[in-house]
Amino acid sequence: MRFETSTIKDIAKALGLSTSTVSRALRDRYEISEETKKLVLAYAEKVNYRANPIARSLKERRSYSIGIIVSEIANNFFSQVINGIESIAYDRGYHVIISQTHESHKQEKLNVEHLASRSIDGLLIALSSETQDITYLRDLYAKGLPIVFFDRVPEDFATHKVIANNFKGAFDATEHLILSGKRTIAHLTNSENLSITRERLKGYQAALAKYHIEFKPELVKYCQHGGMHSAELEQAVKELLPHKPDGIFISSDRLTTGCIMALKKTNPEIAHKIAIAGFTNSNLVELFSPSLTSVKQPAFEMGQVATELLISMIEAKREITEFETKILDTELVRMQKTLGNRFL
Amino acid sequence: MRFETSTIKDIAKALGLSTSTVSRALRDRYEISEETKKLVLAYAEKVNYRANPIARSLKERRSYSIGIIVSEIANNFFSQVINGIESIAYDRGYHVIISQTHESHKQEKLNVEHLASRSIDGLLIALSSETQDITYLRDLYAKGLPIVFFDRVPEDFATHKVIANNFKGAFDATEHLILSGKRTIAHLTNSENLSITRERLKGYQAALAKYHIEFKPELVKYCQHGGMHSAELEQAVKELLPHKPDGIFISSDRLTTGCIMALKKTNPEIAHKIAIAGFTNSNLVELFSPSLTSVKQPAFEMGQVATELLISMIEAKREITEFETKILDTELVRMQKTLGNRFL
DNA sequence: GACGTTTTTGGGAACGTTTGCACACTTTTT
DNA sequence: AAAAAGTGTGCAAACGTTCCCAAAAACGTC
Repeated sequence: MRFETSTIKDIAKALGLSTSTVSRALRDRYEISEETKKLVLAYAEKVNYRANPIARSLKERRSYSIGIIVSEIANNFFSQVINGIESIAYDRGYHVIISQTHESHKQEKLNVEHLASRSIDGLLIALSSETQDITYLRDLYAKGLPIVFFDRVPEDFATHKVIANNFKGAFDATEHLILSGKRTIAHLTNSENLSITRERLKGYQAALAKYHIEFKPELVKYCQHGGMHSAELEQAVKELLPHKPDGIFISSDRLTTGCIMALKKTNPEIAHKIAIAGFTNSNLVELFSPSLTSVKQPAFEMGQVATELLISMIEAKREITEFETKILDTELVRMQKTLGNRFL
Repeated sequence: MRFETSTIKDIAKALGLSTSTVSRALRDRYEISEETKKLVLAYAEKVNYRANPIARSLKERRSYSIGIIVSEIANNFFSQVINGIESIAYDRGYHVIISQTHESHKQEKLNVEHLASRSIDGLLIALSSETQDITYLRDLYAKGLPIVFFDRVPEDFATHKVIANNFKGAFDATEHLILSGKRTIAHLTNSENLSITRERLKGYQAALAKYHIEFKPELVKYCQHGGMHSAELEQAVKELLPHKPDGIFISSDRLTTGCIMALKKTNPEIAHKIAIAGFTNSNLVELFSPSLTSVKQPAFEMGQVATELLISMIEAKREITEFETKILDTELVRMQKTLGNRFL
């Protein structure tokens, strides 16, 4: 039970033209007379003709689709990035295929290769927290698949990248904690594999240094799975608390919410006594208790910029040799002291 | 700059066979001798042959892709449904294309027609809150496009549907409010167009009736745009408060969080005095202040069931005449009184 | 050894497009 | 008047598959 639509052949037959003429008329080529064009267009409209994108893809050897790899769509940051991607992609005639890694390297590789075999024209990817080996991406890239990285980017990969100003975001958040009187500031962060982890750590350290606070490695906890498992978070919190932090700077969306959750679950009595500042794009932060100061990334814009770069690569006629790394500014949203946040 | 891969033709030439033989060998047809099969398979493996899905789609007139239409992926309920969908789809060899309506009917129609022209094999859809006219879906369905509705379903459309037990979910939530002593229970809900709105209203009314509480229409507020605009929500809250509700039952994910937000923003002094019970699949409810009782839908499972039904339609050899409406149970998660929720 | 049967293989059309090339016709140029 | 240039159209190949139909090869059977 497949549904049939009219094809170029049908139109040609009905109008007594050749398929080439019809094809050209539909694509508004200069060779075709205005008269014929009108005729074809009118008839196509009448029978509600839709070009078969599959046939077109086969012929043109491109699919007008771009692949997206993120760890999770149920993540405020990534879903906002995706919205940004779509806003550009659809305008430019591309559709998007989204895949989730759930922070697993294996899944990431599987998904990318699946997408590649589905003949996507290009790939937008934020690496999973497990990922260390990206030779499979290099191979695809070498074979000609355009790739743009965003958010979690590899170091030595000559292509376009779009990231937030992670250093500054981390610096601002840490400084904010310091300025509100905190002195023992812990740092809960993602896997060390990730670029964002390294950059944000540096920002954290720089803020400490500026205020002459000693950096203590034992106050930094890494979560290899990016907080995908609550046990991982609870363990990290448990290891952190003996050092009696009065503030925590947290380095990613999922970790931030996960950490507050863990704190509330395992140590409700002190959950409100520790000031928290963290990266998150949740639009519900205002509801959270304990409340927190958040670093918001320009997620939507990041998606847009990445997509524009990718499409420029896809549609480039000549080899590209100059690559950009766009850095977008984050925004610090300070905690509001409302009824629910009296540090009771 | 397109990247070339080896094709069936290349293999045939290299091995001195015909393309048909190679094709059959790869698909493990009975006609081909074991010997030849081994030869072909080995060589295919060696050159890392990947069948071109576009060519295959063109020939077989199907794309092995299914379309998904939701209002927003940045919505806990929908992103969980999508995870459920993917878990089944990928296993069965389909990939998914996700589109968002942002609760706009126009966008919905546009997206569906775009997907249809992209030759998806089937469609999974939750209607937008604006949608009233679904003749465009009937047309596509009549032309042979398999469609399965989930969550927000039309009434008279003979196809498979998957929904939550909305009546019971609403009943339970309302009863919970009543049992905790509330008597003036408002109901904030979605557009009247939606099936979920009607079903949940009935559950709300039934709970009131059971406890002999009069149903007052002025305590029910509809949000035409499903809470996509904060102004809409603030207006609804503003109209509700003069009736001095001591409890509110809220009928959807976005509205629930939006309403608490609006309440906190416009009337922080009473935000903690009103008990709230609402549909939401947020996994962050435990962090919310004021806290709330939530009705959780089996979102992941809903996605799985819907996908199984859809694939069964796609792969059916004969016309289907019997359609099911699967109803999945919701779960009531009672508010916990923790430090942050002392109704201060 | 001639003839069926079965097994294995190949030829080629088809799916719906796009596009290089050739052709026919008109118009302009010399 | 012939040649050149311009205009509009059609033919046919190609993209990478699948699959119908025939052909060839291998094997029995009488």
